Amino acid sequence: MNALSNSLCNMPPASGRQIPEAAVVRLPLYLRILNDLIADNCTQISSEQLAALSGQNAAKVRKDLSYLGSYGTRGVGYDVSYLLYQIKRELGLNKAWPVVIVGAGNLGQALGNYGGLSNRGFVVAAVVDTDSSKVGSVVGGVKVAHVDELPQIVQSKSVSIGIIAVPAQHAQSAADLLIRAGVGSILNFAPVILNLPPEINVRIVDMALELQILSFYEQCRIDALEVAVVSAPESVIA
Amino acid sequence: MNALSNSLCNMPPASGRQIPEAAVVRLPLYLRILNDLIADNCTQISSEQLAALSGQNAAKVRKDLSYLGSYGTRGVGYDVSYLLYQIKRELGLNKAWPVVIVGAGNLGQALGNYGGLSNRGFVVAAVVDTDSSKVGSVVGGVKVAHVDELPQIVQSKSVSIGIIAVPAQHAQSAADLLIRAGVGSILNFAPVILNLPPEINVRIVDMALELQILSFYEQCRIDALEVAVVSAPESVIA
DNA sequence: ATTACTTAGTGCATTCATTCACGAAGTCCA
DNA sequence: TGGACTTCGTGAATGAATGCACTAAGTAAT
Repeated sequence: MNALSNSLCNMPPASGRQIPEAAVVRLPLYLRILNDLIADNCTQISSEQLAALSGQNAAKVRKDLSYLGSYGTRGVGYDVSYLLYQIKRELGLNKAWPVVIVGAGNLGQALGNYGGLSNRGFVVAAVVDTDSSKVGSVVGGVKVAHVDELPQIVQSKSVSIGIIAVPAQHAQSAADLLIRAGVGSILNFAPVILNLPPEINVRIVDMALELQILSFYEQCRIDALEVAVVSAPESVIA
Repeated sequence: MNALSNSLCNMPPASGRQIPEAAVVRLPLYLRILNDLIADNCTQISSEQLAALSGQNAAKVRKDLSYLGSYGTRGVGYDVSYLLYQIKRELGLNKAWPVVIVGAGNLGQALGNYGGLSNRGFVVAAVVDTDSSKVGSVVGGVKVAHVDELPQIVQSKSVSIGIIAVPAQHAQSAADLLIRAGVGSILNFAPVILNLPPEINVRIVDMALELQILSFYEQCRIDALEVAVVSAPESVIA
């Protein structure tokens, strides 16, 4: 199984350049690997190597990259920094996207303080909360604002991506607020399916859900083992 | 696009009952919805309704559920609590799975304190860290232990699922430790591809990666808009 | 009982994704 | 210059997932 592609999303039929959904999901993965390679002063990489590093098949890697254009050199491979640039361009990561985090609880704080955002193309423009006791505290280098300021923040800072980090029962209204404020994409950490207009992009991150998937496969393993234990004696008899 | 299925995983070819990967990923989603329905005293549900609530197609819902057996009643629908029970059984969620969290930093603490685990089939058996200054503090109701105790904890508490919440550069060694200790599945929050034996199940949770996917679709939207702006005047001329 | 209606279960067509396998295009070295 | 070798790019084959549309099986009401 492929552990990357969150298959409960709500993406548009990929408007512009027609890159298949499945490939889009892998591009950020390649990007991350290329970044690591740059750090290691590696300048060239073949599809075979990139496949090994990403846990994919070499042909798949080549096809994925071919959607961006013909940026490889036959007999040689890909120039790491050039490919990096092209993937960044394709993903719209030449600029830093401002994001707004809704919810300044445990999760919101952890997300805001997470360093992995800034070096990967995002900047926390604001953290908002309804709880006025949280307003004013600092999370991720920015002061927590009241949720009423959301429309103004989104407008003035041109935020197009919102992150929902509120409890499940408030997630839908948080989403509604974000959309009314003008956000076009939502990363949802709350364990609910949001009811949204189809033009809004959504991705879901739900730890319990991921664990439950793992649980299924662990259960399969146990079941298989039990079957083996039961059938083994028989085979001895036979 | 479907926002649920993490497509960078490393799952086995679904050993036991042959349920397609794509369906397995949706079962936890149905489970969550059924739980909500129970709370609302709803006792029956049709595939059509369940489809609406989960953002899926009704035929897909029926097909997914049919992998578990024939638990619906034609002309009526599904009995909520019975279906709930069957999905739980299939996912191995009749018991609470003990999990161990590696890393007691920001993320590890947030995960340990996250209430959404216990009511969805998991219990934090232990939190471990290499940093001895963190050992002894309490996270998620359990004391943080030193990572050296991992093998013993995994054995004595029958832990089969490990959660990696350490910085990227330590994720691989954390994974190696978990596997050597006897864990069979890993939920990886670190932004690296782990190099693991194929029989180990892995799921990845990477916020930056999800944001980058959203970034792509936002970029598409912008591009489409620009094209429209450019081509509109022409159509006026024509 | 019969008829009208609802809804699960499923075979089949279609669409989407992956993988293979080969030709094109380059490098390297004698 | 030419021949051996590497690796990309991609058409075509295979495989997986989706969604339609029909059948089977139930309810409800007259």
